[in-house]
Amino acid sequence: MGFRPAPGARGRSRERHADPARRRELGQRGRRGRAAVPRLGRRRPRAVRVRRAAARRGPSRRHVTGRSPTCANPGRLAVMERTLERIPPKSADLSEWYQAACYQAELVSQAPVRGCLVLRPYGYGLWERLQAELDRRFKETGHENAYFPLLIPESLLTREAEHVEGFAPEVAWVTEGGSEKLTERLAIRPTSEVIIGVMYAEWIQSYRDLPVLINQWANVMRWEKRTRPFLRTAEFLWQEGHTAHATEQEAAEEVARMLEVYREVAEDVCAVPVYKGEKSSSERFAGANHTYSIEALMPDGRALQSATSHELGQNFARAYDITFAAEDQTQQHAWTTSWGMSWRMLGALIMTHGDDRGLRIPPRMAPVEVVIVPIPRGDTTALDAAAKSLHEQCKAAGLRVRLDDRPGQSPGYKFNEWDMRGVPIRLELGNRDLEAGVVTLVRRDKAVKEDGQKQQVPLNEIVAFIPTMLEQIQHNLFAQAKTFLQDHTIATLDRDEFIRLLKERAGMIDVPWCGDPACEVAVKDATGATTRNLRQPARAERCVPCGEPARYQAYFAQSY
RNA sequence: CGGGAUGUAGCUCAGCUUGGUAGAGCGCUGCGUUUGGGACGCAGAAGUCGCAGGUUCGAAUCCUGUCAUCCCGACCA
Repeated sequence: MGFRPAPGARGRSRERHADPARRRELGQRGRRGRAAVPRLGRRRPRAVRVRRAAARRGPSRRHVTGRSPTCANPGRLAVMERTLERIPPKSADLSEWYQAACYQAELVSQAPVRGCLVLRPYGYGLWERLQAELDRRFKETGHENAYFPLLIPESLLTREAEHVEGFAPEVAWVTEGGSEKLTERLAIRPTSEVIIGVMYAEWIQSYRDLPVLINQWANVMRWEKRTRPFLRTAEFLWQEGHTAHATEQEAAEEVARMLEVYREVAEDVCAVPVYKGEKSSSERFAGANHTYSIEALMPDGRALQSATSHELGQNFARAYDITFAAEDQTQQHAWTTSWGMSWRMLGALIMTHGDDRGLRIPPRMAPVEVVIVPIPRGDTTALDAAAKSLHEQCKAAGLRVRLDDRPGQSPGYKFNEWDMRGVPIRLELGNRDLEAGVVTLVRRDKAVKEDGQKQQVPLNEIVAFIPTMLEQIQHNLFAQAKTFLQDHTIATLDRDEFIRLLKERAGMIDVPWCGDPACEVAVKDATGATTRNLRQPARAERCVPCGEPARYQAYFAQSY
């Protein structure tokens, strides 16, 4: 990715100008080699729109426009046409819509490092909300936070054979320190089972030391070939829980407990409905005995794994000597687990709820729950005071509120901007409202001019009214997403229909399945889809893809 | 890793075929008028044309190499 100065960062261009060395460095990387950042909702002049629309239609565009097509980047044209023509983006091209939404809402910026993401303040605000909700639940279930090193010596990493093999293609290595070549390479952690396992071996001596219940908030790195904001990035933020237990039963309970925490955060906080289940053997975490996941369904019919929880059995305990003296005087290996949710969950939230105007953030996740936009006209003395007072009252009530009193932008501009950024409630306050003693409340979850989008609320009731409205919005967004998931979950016992639905990317296709990896590969070759997760028992005797005896009920879908 | 495409102002792009003083719209800065769903006027700032070689009196433009990014595939606990 090329260097991309943050647009709108004041003084940035002067800074570049003043520093020739910096400029040279940037120049070598290429200043413009990066994705187009399409705009949402901003219309260009008609002539431009028409030309671009024509240009996209196909090979005949030369005749239509009289211009050579060779200079145009078709990808960029596609992006622009979509946003300009206001084709429903989520049905036309979710991927382009998604990238536009992320950049335009100022959640993220591309970094001058391949595959890495800059999380801007508004995006970090989302992440902080997710962190807060998860962290509270981790504490409630008895976990403590700790931090382990970023770097893992190669000799330690290679001890658990299956684990190494699984991650080998994605590991980034540190080979030099200062000017000296290292005698042993250091892996930048792709996950921390190894380094944590090594420490647990030191800490755990007796059954009295168990269970160990630790969570780590961290960044990890996986050398991905293709990246997209939040969904797949080389470096990403997540949390990883790592626990050690005396018995397999306890470890299994822990894994189930944390999977339920993830379901709750996804559904009740992010308003993203998910399916819980176990991963098939081919989708399992490298080195785990069982991997469980929550799976969400995106509007394009592809599934998104939103969190995982792993039963590691005694595999890591054996590889890293995590042993303890049991009550019966025997020396035993501990049973370990790990579980994680990353900022990918934010990607799920964005795609699930967004609409043609940009993001729609569920209130419980919104960095800004309420934005106040004053409508100045004539003498604004009284209005300014009223707006400030309203702002203070909201803050005092514990709301995450922002007063947008920027003088340079028109109210209409602000409406669109905050719509794009997904703020759940907008309060408009103008002289008309003041005279009537009301404030105009606008819900982001409703379409423009939809029934109930705007309503007048008496000024002296508004602060008490907002929490109720936020809850309504939260539930409405979840209900919409839930309906979509249900409408696109299709159970079938017919093999031809099964294949057809997967090819059409119709959603979560729910069928009895044998569990054989070869069967899964055959389905993937035919359709591009794999199992997302499984549960028991099967609802019929025969596996729908291959006809062998069925052991599971499986959701099949193409995935991100 | 394979196939395709693109690098010119903060953004989107024109200019390149046919070499000759670097362009537009949006954004940005200042002033004024405005403001209930993306306001308007005037003035202004801003780019060693991705990078390195080469050809030439002269290169954004022609040639070679290189780097980066995007799209499609492969890969992806």
